[in-house]
Amino acid sequence: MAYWLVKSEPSVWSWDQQVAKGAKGEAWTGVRNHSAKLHMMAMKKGDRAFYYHSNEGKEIVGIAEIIREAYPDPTDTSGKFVCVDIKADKKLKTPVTLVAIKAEPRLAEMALLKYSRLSVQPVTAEEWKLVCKMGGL
DNA sequence: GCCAACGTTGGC
DNA sequence: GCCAACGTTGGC
Repeated sequence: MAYWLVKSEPSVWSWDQQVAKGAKGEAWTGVRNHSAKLHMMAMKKGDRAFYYHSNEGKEIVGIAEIIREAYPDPTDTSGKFVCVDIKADKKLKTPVTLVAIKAEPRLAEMALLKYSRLSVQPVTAEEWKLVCKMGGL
């Protein structure tokens, strides 16, 4: 299983809204970046993704599960981009803030720090374990 | 095909 | 609200 991180501005689409969708999940649309697209196309059903709130909060709040693999993004008229469906899995007991990630030397290589603008990113197994631990899981 | 200009994202 | 990083666009 692979691990990922997806970003969302809570004012646009928050973790709580994702939770409200339940097991049915929600299409993760609107990604218009080719690097992010490639990551989404590499996602497999059952993969997990950290759910990060950008701008507001600036913290990883929960874990989502990929429930449908990449398909054409219905909101993209050019037909070039894809989306996946994800559902909320677990909420972290303690959100892991950007500050905390920066303060942890073992997370210095995280894509979140190196490519801060990328909205869909891969996460290594080591990073995954550590962030889960920091989040109280 | 190069590169300057511009737009967008996101941390501060 | 500012600015750095980076992707995209468009002129040549």
